[in-house]
Amino acid sequence: MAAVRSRAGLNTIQMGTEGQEGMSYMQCCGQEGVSVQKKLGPGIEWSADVSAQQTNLLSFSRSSGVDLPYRSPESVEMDEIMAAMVLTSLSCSPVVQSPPQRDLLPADMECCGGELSDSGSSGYWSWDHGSVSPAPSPSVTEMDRSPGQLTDEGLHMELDQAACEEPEARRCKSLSRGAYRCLWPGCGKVLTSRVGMKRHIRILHLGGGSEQSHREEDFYYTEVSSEDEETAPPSPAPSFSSGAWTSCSSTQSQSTPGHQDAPFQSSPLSQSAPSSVWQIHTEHLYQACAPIQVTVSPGSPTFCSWTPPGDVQQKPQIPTSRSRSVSVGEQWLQRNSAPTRSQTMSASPSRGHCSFRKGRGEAKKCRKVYGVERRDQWCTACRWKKACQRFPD
DNA sequence: CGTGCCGGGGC
DNA sequence: GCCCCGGCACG
Repeated sequence: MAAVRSRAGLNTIQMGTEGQEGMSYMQCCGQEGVSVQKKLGPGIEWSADVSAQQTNLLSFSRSSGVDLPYRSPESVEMDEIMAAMVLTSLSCSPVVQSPPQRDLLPADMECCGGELSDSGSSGYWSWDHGSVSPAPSPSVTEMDRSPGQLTDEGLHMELDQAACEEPEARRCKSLSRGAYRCLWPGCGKVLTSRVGMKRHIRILHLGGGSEQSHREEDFYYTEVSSEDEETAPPSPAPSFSSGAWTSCSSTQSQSTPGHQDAPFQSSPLSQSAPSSVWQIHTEHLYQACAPIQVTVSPGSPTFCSWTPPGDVQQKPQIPTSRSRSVSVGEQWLQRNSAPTRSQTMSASPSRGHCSFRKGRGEAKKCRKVYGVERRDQWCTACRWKKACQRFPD
């Protein structure tokens, strides 16, 4: 318990310092975080590095008196060697450069917070975190990521993130898809988007957005393969923004209970926040139009494979608000079309009886498809001059 | 003007 | 509930 808590606290600091993108790993196995720390990088003892650098910020979280491995001179050498290898174009040693950056906590948080809304896939992960916290306890906001207020959810997120980076934690069903790991010594941050990682490196490690260092970011991160790349695509609801946790969290957690939930429930710290986090994610799934959804840039990598009718439509999906007795074909059309639009457009939660009319969709309706002369083949809604159910926008 | 569909009404 | 239609907004 003590060891776990201490390490979790350290990790939380790391997360709070560098942004919330790590959130995407919150579902990983948290119970393995103890052994993770030394294996993170390709031969680099990141945890030791991070711990040493953050000691000043973390004195409270280390109150349990757990000894953290001090950074040996060999590891410093390793860092430098690795830096030299990876960063062939860099002249100054990042090992020297990194520690002061830890002290820039407010600035870092600010920049990371600024990334919340404009980044791509990493952005909405961050948003998830932001939307998650206030619900269980409305007073919990971004301030909680400051080192003085560590919450349990923060502990878990980072703990799980660390666990996911461990090779043997692959069996954990993480939310990660394509992931990018920061190779900067002492960092090891993993983000889900390349853009986010570049920005992370540029801002945190390269010290600002100088154009000169623009291309160098590529040297500081590596792509981390994740087996979830295969599991994510067949999501029956390829919504662009929420698809990530729609496919991974809701669908899988409900169908295979105890698989992903195990980390939360088994961990001694998971009593309050993570479970509610989980619940909220699930709840948002039941709202076809979650207002927290951030519109994802069209170019962001989405893993929504549009599946033709009757292909992978077996899992009972969330009932839409407009539930009627519709045919199977209409149902899959609703699932494939309606959620995508409503979520990416972040519709108001109280849609339905608002007087706004949706813009005319480009989808063909029963009238166009069948013609007026075959009106009996229209869906009932079209026959009644209601919103078409067979070909929703 | 054709179309989609909301709101309302009849049964 | 089902069914229809006036009327409006949109393209």
